[in-house]
Amino acid sequence: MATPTRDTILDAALGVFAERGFHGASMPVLAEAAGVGSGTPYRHFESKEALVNALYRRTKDALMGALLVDFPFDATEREQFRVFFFRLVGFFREHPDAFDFLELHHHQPYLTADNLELERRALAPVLAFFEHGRRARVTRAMAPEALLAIVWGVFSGLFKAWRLGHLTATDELWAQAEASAWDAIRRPDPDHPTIREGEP
Amino acid sequence: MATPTRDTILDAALGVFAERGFHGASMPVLAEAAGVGSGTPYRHFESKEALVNALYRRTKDALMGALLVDFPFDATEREQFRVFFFRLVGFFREHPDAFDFLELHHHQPYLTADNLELERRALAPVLAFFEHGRRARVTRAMAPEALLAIVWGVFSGLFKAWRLGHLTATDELWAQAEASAWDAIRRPDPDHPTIREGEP
Amino acid sequence: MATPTRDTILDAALGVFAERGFHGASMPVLAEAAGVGSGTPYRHFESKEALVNALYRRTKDALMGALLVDFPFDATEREQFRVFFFRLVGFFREHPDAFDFLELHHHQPYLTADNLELERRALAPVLAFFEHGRRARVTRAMAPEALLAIVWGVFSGLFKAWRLGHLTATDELWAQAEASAWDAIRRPDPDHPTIREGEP
Amino acid sequence: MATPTRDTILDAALGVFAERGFHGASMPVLAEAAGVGSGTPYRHFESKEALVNALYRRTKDALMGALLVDFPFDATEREQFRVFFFRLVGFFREHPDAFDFLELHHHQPYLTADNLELERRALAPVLAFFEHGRRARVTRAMAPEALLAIVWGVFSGLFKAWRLGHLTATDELWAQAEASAWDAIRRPDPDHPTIREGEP
DNA sequence: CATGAATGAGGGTTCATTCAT
DNA sequence: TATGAATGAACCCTCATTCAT
Repeated sequence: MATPTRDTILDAALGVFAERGFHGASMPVLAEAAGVGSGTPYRHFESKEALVNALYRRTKDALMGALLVDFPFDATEREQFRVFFFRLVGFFREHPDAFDFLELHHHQPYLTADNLELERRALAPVLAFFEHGRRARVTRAMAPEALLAIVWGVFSGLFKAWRLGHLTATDELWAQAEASAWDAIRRPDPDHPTIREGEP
Repeated sequence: MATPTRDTILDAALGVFAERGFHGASMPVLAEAAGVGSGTPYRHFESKEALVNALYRRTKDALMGALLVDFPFDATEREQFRVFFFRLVGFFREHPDAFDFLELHHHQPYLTADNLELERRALAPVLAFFEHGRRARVTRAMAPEALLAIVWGVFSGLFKAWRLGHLTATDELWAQAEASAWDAIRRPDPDHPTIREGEP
Repeated sequence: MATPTRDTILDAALGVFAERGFHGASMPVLAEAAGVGSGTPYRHFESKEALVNALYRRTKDALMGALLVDFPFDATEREQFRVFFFRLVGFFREHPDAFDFLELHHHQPYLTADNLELERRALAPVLAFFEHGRRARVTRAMAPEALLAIVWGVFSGLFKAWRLGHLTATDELWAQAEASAWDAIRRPDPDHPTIREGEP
Repeated sequence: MATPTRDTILDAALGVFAERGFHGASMPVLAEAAGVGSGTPYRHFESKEALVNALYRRTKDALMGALLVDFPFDATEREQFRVFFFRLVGFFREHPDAFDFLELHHHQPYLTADNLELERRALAPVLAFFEHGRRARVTRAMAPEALLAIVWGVFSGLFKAWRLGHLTATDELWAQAEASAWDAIRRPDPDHPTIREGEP
């Protein structure tokens, strides 16, 4: 099923879809980017929708694989988080197009149901991590989905700002980002709460 | 320049662009959503691009206005942040389409340079806030752009998860989110650092 | 529903479909034949199939109208037949494209069910005529459908041969054809049967 | 020149062209129906047009062969006609696809001139038969081409109606059809003319 | 001789835009 | 000013044809 031409097309499609979005990317442009004839993508994918779904799946699989392979499930929560976050950073620094693609095509109506289902299943271990963190009173008393949304938000906010040239991304920045994301979700120290006005 | 018909068209365009994206939304559909003839938008906007740029500007203006009107610049940093964050939450809960629209159209190639310039200027006071926070050693030692990206990330991550039905958004959630965002950017307490394994 | 442009398109389509068949006729060619832009047919017909179906219906309606208007149902069988046959001849001599179109598109898979149903209903009075002729022992003892097929066959065989230039069609030819068609379906005279070999 | 593969392709092409017409049948579908690779037809025919012309010729040859082999030229006119008609019936009942193919492709613009010429020559003996019938005052005083058109019309009208399911074709039906066709073309008996209204 | 992946011209169709009303 | 019929470029996709294997 995976032929060199098919992979060439998917590789090119990632860049084109990431740059222009699904409707903004035309098949002729995509084919030219892949260096193939304009009819060739249709020998490998039934339609433009089938192509974007295949690409979505391949990208999600690659991301999840990169995040979860040999994951140190028996390390401390803090350490697990660090590994998770830096893998996120590492994967997308290496594949920045994948970031734009996933952000732009997240939950679009042309994604098939099975692709959305795949996503739910892939996320399960990550949510389990946050669920466990909450039970162990390590993280904030929020739903795992909310904690995940916060972490993804911190990462993606910074990553997007970097992609747009609003800041320079050094290793130090990502280290700070990791600490920031952890502080965002860890259970606040009751002895040193955030000071609110009117409180002593 | 602002006529009732023009505003009707922009209102409808916000919904249509938010739902389908720029290239996915057709002018006939947009005109029908606005309840006007298919040629009418062209009496108010030179082109589809001009329309989306006008809408982008109007939306950004509304957001910035909502965030900054009567801003309590002399309150504490903590309080200023709270006001800022809850205004963000309030604005987008009231205009969820505006959120989708801005996320989908953020920095697309059809946005004109002056629209991007406008954005930079509107952001100036917000960045000044973070700059001041850093100098006052209240926030993390990160670039103001990074701090803003983190705060926006926490908010938008949660908001998007809510829009997709992954979590329910209560006032309590947004209160927790605000605390989380603050923890993400405030200067860590040196006496109570994040505990790393191997440290006492 | 019937606009000048729509009729112009149908008129042109009759010629183009008659000449090249459904699949052989391209919409751009058809539009050019109609003297309209290539997108214009789609403002009046949902698709090429919808167009051919509308044309089929219009043509069948015109034919049936021409055949049946003020039909002399109380004349003799022989006279009714003459009227029917000469109306057939008259209609198609006036609209030869309609002949080619109907022959080429008869019962093709792209015709919708309601169009086929329409045909069945339109044919009902004609079949009733043959049914009555059989009961009155005027025509051969064959199913009305068979008698109709024979009459249509005699007419269409000659008409097609004329269209292809194999013969010249004079009024005299059509008069002979009418007599021929009647002889083909009338009940044979028992006193002067066709002589078969072995018979006296 | 005639190889087994070539014949396999022609056999399959007859069915595919008969069902969908020339422009409606694609070469990949045709190749698959023949059970050969999609490029294989091009090793035997220069193009799709060359293929359909070869098929047209082969089909016409087979028909003419079936009609004329060992033809009883010295039998009575009536007997000759019977043989001719029943051979027509026999051939097409055995090869109904050939009927659809010839009807659909009769004189289409992609048929080459030599194919049309071939047809004219093949028809010569049949026309001679009708010419002789006329001279012998056995058939109507019509051009041989007209008489042939009538006979073909009676046959093809019935055959088509059968193919469309409008009637059931028994041996008896075809016997009646033969008598009908003969009555259509034989010289009317002057003593027992068709009765016209107003005549005694 | 047969294959089937690849090609690209051309098909049906959509839609941003125009303009007579 | 507002309309919507008309336009034609550009879309997604098919398929006749080629050619390396």
